[in-house]
Amino acid sequence: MDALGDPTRRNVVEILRGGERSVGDLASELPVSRPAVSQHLRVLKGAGLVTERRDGTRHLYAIDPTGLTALRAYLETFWDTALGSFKEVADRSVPDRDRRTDPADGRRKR
Amino acid sequence: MDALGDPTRRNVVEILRGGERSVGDLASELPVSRPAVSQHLRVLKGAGLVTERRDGTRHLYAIDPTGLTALRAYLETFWDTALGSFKEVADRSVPDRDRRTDPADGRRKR
DNA sequence: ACGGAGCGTAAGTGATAGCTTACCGTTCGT
DNA sequence: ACGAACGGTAAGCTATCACTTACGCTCCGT
Repeated sequence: MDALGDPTRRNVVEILRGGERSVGDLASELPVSRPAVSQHLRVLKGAGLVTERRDGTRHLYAIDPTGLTALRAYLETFWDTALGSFKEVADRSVPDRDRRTDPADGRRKR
Repeated sequence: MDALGDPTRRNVVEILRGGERSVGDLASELPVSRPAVSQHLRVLKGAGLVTERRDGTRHLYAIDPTGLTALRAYLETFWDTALGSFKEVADRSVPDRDRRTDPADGRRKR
């Protein structure tokens, strides 16, 4: 979660959603230098969010499901333990004028 | 997601899993001062992760489902769009069905 | 009305984190 | 084997951020 706290790092992961990319390829699509991307990739790799694969001199990175499952599992615990306390305040937690890009569905199947 | 990038802030949210708490109450369980907690709560509130409720002079904070649903929805998109590119990596974890969209992927531009 | 409890805000400080340039190792083509 | 492409690492700088103390406001009890 620390790893995704940085906007640039989230950007990298977003790009990787389209498939694996090389370091220079990523850097060309980002407003930072290539070494910066390298450093971010190291953090992401350490967090289990991306995987590395070598092809000649090129290092290809892709999204690693491991970190995503961990993140998803972490959030899942909130739905289990914290949801109980929502009931207490659920009836008055409505006042929220801070409308943003909220799908407002709130009721999704699992 | 930026809001959860800070360990202290995650700590606050963790505590709030047990139900709503006052600011001083939170500060007493954390290794930081009360104003620090206030500032963190402002960020969390701005991110739609906590709600505020006043009871006399006390400000009670609780987890806001809004931010959690948004976060969960965000991760959900990865399971939809990025899963397809896992290809040969997918077998490592994640119980999912085979996605064989592998048209030679030609990432070999030179 | 007065004093205290409970919080938010302002101002200032120190540390961390992200970015850059420079350098070096590795791999492939010719 | 030589040179270029590709990328990780080191060192250094800057800005952001989390924290602290000091102060002011609001609400309640007496």
